[in-house]
Amino acid sequence: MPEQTPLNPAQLEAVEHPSGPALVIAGAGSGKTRVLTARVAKLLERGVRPWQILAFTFTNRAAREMRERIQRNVGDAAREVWIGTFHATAVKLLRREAATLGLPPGFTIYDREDQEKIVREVIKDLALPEGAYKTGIVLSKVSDAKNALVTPAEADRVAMTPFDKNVAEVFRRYQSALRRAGALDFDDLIAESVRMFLEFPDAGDRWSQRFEHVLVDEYQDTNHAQFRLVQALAAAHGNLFVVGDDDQSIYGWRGADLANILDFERAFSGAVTIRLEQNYRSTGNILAAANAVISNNAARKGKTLWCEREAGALLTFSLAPDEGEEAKRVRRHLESRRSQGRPLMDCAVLYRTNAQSRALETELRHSGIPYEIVGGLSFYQRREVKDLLAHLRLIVNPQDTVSFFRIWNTPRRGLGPAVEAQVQARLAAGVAAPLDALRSIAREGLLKGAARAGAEQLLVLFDELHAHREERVDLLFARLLEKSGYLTHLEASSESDFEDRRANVEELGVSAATFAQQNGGGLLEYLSECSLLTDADRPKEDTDRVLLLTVHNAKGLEFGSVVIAGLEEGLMPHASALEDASELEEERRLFYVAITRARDEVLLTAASFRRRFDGAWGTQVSRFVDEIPPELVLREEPRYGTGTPIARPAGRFGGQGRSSDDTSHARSGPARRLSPTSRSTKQWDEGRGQQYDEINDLSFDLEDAAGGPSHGVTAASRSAASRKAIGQRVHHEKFGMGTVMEAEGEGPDMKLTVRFTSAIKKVLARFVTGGSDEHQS
DNA sequence: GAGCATCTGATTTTT
DNA sequence: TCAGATGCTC
Repeated sequence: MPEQTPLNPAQLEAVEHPSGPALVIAGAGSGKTRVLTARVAKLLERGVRPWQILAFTFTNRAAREMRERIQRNVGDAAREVWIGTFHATAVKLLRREAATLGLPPGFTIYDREDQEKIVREVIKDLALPEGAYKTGIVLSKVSDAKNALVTPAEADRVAMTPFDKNVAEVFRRYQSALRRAGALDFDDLIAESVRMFLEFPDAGDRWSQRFEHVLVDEYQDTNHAQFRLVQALAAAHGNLFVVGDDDQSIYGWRGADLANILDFERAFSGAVTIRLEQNYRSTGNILAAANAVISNNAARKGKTLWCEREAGALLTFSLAPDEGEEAKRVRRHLESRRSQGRPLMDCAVLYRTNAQSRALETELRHSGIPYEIVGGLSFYQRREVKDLLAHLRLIVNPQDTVSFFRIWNTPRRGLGPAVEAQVQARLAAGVAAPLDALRSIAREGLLKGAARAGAEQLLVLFDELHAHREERVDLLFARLLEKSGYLTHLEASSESDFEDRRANVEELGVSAATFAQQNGGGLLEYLSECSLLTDADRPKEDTDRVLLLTVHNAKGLEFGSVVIAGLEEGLMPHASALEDASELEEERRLFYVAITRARDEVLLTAASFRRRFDGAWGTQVSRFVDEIPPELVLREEPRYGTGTPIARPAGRFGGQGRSSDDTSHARSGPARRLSPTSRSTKQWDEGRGQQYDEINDLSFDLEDAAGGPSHGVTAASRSAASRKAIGQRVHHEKFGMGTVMEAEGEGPDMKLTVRFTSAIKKVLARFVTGGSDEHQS
């Protein structure tokens, strides 16, 4: 929303809100960033000092943008306003209060990979069966606990099952391993900040009095720990100004608690609620589509966005035979925009999962359309980058065992499991730093051969680095490269990808230099920044290119033209959300967020057939597409092989027969499904190409076919026998009831992929007993 | 201990 | 598909 146009009455009310708690329900495109920045400017105008204002954003990018906009309004004062993500702000607090909390001042921030290493070790130590205790699942339980401010002891107390008991024990050991390593994970950053307020009221009061005004953006995505932090910070004055949109809450999986926004008035008495419902972004049709979709959700405060813009173009829906053709359809869309002289920069392709970017990338690279992927494998997660950062971390925090064991034998120094056992023994005996342990082992002459020289080399390297730890970070980095021989090691150990990796090392050097220039070059600050920044936050090239990104990553952005790809049951909504009404609503919000990113144009695409890492699947069009009123959507019927899409009005197929308030499908799974006994299935056998029209039709024909267990993917291209098995309910002695998703082979040796309530498993047919065969009904 | 071959499991999203 | 883990051999 342009800065010059006057604020509308609601916006003005928010900006000028005098004091006390305020909740601004800000619909998509309603100018909420403008309200936030104008509010900060207003506070400064009223005489509030910049350092008395604290604003939380959801991403670093949003923080940067907010600061820039405030700077444009009020100039340099903006620099002293605290603006940052919850995590970045927590780090600032914790670095200052490390002594209070008993944390090492140079504490390391562990990322997912570091966390996994520790959890794997703990699971091994406890001799838990690895199959049942997967690091990912255990870590997410630990994360849930921390986000809810549950300690290991409390987790143990409330554990009802042996599994939960064991997880609590892993949690306990994991936590003490972190502390021994002088490390915090992401969730700890928030939890420890809250702990400061709870256990050290003096320090807490200091901070809550310092910030006279607390502002929170994207409030709908705060979790319990963040809520408690905000609450504590606002305790002294109650000047809490939060902006959010319950319809855009898409981080439930990360502990975001919708109750925070839904119950705001109850949590902060005297709170004023202001609604921003005028949308300045999208055309009427786009907005109508978004409104219609989101109205199917029950858990919402309820609001209807309106706009003054023209109706604009219809949304387009295009069903392609497979993901390759889908990518081609996207490419054609981009090319046509380009030929109209419109910049690619104004386009984005949104998808649910990062894996979907591959087909798109292949196609775009092939046809020379410049693109940029936001997110995905982060720069900071690359092996060579992490290796080098591990060196730097170890300088700041000698207790950091994960970093130590990551690099102690990189380059090769003859140090392996045998010496590791000795080091671990000393760590267990109370030596804090692994380097010190290694030093004493070496001094006592306990090493021989390659290990002896290698250990010496390592110790010399770190003596040198440690002696220069006050050096500007880019100079220290150069020293590290020179003395460690890391590049030589990289060249020797990598193959064709050496050039890429070397380029990444160089880029890291550049980032250190940039940081030194802008922020003074402190090593600790640089490392914090590296831990907290994500790929999406790194500076972008200034070339004209289309953005490829997940819907989650697109939050807060807007584009003239938005493509939403992979609109299939099982993908969006994602398979993991099909059996839970509230998760399904989150998927719907995700789709809502996606649509509302668009100003002028929306292209929706899906593929009838999609290859995945474990095979290929027939798909159904996402229910969300049908939730858009048919008169707003132009449905293309591409004729496979002929190239030219034929557009025809939506009314002819699809859309009819399901009223928008019919939410039954949300609970009982997709209403329409492919039945192996129907005429349509035959088409799957006969190849996808020629039969495409029928396939296209059938996904709408079966509108009211038998309801059944919900599962996103119901048909696969397989032999007659296995096809018959697909969709059947079966019982497994250990896993219970499940639905066959895929089958391979014949007879008792037939391999089944079954979705059980707990997980998706591959089992042999002879280990299951058939449930009712719904397809006979 | 290093290097190679083979296997296995990936939650979907991210600070 | 692919990266990381595991296992085997020198």
